[in-house]
Amino acid sequence: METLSAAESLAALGHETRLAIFRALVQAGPEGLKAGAVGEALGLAPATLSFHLAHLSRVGLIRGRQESRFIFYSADYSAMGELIAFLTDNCCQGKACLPNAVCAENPDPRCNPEPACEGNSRD
Amino acid sequence: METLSAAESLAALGHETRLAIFRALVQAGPEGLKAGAVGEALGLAPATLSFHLAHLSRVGLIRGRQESRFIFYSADYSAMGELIAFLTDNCCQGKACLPNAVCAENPDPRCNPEPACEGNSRD
DNA sequence: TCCATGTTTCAAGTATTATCGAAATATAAA
DNA sequence: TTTATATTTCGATAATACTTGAAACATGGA
Repeated sequence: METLSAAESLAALGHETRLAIFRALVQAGPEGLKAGAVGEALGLAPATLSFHLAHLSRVGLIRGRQESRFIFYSADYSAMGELIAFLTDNCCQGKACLPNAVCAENPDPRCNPEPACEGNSRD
Repeated sequence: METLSAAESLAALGHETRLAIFRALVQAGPEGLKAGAVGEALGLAPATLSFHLAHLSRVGLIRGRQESRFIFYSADYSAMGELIAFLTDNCCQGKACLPNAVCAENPDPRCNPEPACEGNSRD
């Protein structure tokens, strides 16, 4: 994942409403939710909802599929995976800042590295 | 980490210049870099640099310490860790979207869960 | 004290983003 | 075909964010 695309994804999630939308879609699972259900759950005006769904779609974090009269949106887990990979590869020190939950379970020594590991870029 | 704070951190990183600043500080290690060195490396006008450093500081992703006439900024790894934890806990499906590099090394079965795990919220 | 250097703050201009009512489009049911 | 429902697009407005030169502030050296 290139830096620009990472920044765009981060910016997309860096808005409370869009973050809430994304979380709702993640919770909903691969099936996703009708656009209207998202708007209802979060109390959003249709135009506002559409604006944010379009934004999330544009950066690839969610996908919409038409199903009869409805449009179901669902989270793209692999896009989120790439984003997390970008953060761990480029924005962590070794893997020092991986979630504790992961590190505690992970024998990989990079999980608790020396204080001053150096560059680990991916792009 | 609450949702609002997560959104603020994501938004802070969701800007190419700030993301570049943060990456540079991560690469620099715990010592960090003088503000001026960051500006020079990225070709930023002093006021612009200061604006973005202040933004990243405000959300807690970096810290500045005065050292003689200079101010050294360094990445706050634990803040990034919390952010990644938030994303894996709230924006992934189980841990399905953790980076492959992590999952490949990790015996935790949640790394490759069934397709349709349900809600796993943290807040 | 005066000067040089590093950094921030201020102020102003520009650009981008968010919101939402109203109109348009699409699909399906009557 | 008409009507109803779901969603998007349009248009206008308001709010926020970004950039930068210039001025202010802070620190250390002469």
